[in-house]
Amino acid sequence: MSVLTEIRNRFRPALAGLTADVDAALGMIKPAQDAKFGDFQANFAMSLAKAAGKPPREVAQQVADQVQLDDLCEPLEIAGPGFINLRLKQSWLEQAATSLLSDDRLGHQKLPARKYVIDYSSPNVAKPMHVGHLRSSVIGNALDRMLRFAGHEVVSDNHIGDWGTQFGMIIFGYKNFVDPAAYQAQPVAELARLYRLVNQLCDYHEALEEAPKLETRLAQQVAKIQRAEADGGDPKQLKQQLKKLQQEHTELKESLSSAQKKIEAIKTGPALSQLAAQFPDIVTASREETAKLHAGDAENQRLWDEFMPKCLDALQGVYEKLGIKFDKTLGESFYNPFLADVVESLKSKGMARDSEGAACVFIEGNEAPFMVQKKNGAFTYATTDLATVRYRVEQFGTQAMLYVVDKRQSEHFQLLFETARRWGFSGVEFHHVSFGTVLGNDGKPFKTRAGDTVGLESLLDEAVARALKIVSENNPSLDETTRQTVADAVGIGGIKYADLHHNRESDYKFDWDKMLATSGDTATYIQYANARMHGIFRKGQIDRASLAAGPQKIVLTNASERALLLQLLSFEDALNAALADLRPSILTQFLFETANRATAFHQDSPVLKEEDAEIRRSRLLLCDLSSRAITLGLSLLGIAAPQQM
RNA sequence: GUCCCCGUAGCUCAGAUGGAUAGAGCGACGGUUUCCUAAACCGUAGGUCACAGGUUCGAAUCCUGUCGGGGAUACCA
Repeated sequence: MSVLTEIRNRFRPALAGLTADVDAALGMIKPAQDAKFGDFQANFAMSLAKAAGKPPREVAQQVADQVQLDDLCEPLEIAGPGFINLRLKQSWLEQAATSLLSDDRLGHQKLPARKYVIDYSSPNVAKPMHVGHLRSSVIGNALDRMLRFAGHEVVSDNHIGDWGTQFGMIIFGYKNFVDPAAYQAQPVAELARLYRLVNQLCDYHEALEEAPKLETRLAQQVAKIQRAEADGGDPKQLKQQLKKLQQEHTELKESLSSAQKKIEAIKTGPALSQLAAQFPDIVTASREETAKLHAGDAENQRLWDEFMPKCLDALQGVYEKLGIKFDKTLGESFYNPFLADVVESLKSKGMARDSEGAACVFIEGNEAPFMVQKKNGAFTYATTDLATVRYRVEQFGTQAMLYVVDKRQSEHFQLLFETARRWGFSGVEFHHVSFGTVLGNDGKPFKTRAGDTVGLESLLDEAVARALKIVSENNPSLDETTRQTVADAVGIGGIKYADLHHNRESDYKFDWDKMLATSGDTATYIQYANARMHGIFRKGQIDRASLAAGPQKIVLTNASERALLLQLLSFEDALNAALADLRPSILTQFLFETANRATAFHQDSPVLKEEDAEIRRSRLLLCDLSSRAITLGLSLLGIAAPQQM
């Protein structure tokens, strides 16, 4: 049990007579925000004062007099308007440490098990993974590991996009443009090339069609602006109106220039322009390939069956680099057989109705419909998602479903969850674990200089390469194999940590130097703190197993030992708080703080040189504990903790 | 048009259900190494929490409005 929980339990009886909502009051007991106020503080007196009809300090005093904390804390202090400050007794802390020492869960008690499905990563198999898949994969995997450790039954499911328009493009590309030799040698690279090619040609034709329309609209927009300026009117309103018009103008200009770029890209290449001329209706044609696939066309199905394993292999390569494993990889195609029935069921329950030829569910309060069938009869990802919900509940008995997906899709999930509840899954807990965008240095979505999305695999390789350079500079004495292992841990760990330590809802700037920095709030810093602890064991030739077998007694002799131990005792709270909000960043905070305190301890509490055998042993135990805490914490984030670096 | 999110130190970001003098990292400045990994540590400076009202014992946090930025908005997934 965590220290905080213990303290709260002690306060419970003393608060019983004061408020109807004891838990709320207990929630106002928290770690002290400043060490000078002690270790913990209770803030409930102020809010209870009015109901009690007494000044807050009197309320605080009354509770302080009643609560039984003599063994745990120094005498309580009432401070300021009515804060109760608590300082733990050294003897109690030393004693509490023993329960950590003998526990490989570091004091974390398993939570009541629930059945989770966590849906993350979800790339499109037709195209290589890019930086946009980083956050879902990394955050999802961290939550996956954390939930399992906490005692839940978790099914991780990679809901890959293997059935959409992109596949039609690949099939079309394969039928018309494949280079058999290249396909033989590197099938996935060739398929990716085909996808890019067809996509580019489709873009070209669509742009050709769009560009004149955009030009007209742009001219109209300019006219509108001029008219508005000429008309004048209320200055404030005019300003607003002009601003809006200008914004639209900018957007139009951007769309036009992007269309022109797409046209240019084809026109400047003779080979490309020839292909473009040769396949004027490539857009419809590749859509048709998709439709044929969905309709069960034998040839397209055969191609799909041939491509899929190769595409999955390619994804697997990235997941191996990331250290991610899924229990299930049930993509969109898997749910194809169930889609018609989903729509049927929604219709029969009166939830879906016809609207402009499409079948839609309308949720009041939302303008946008939840479209489950298009007017051409095709199903949408809404349909697939509903089929997925039903399948998971029926097959896995899922009680809670987590979707680790970009925050821009929040509206979709809002509609999905509400529709699913009405459809009969109101007992299931749904969470859209949303996250922001990875930005480049310019504050815009992270792109290459050429404007393309950044490939995920090359990003990971670059991280490891950069890390290897740093490792080699900092510790040339390591042998090559170890250096490579450390580079993997530092490089991949650095990318993951940088992502996880931000509040997931925020956008963040991707910055190599920051994420691989050796000091500051980085994976490297935390890993290094751990490696130093291992260094002590190595140097002192300490066998950790026999350390664990000896007397488990911590004696606190200075402030850095105390601060470190107190921190280690909060692991359970940190993990539970992170899980309650599905925020790995709360766990990274714990790790950084632990590493900080471990390093401070390392700085001013000599271990091997300590002459007093009891103190030396106690410090070794603290080293062992910190190292275990960091290793465990990092592992829950999917980050390696090398013993030497 | 409608809806959602954001605006905190020079930079990048934390601030869990409102709590004491708003934090961290980087950068800047100053210091620390005969000592278990200096990939480190210690210290200093730096903020009108976009702005204006309101709610209350107390607001970066809740409410309203203004300004600024981003996103979503019916047949892509």
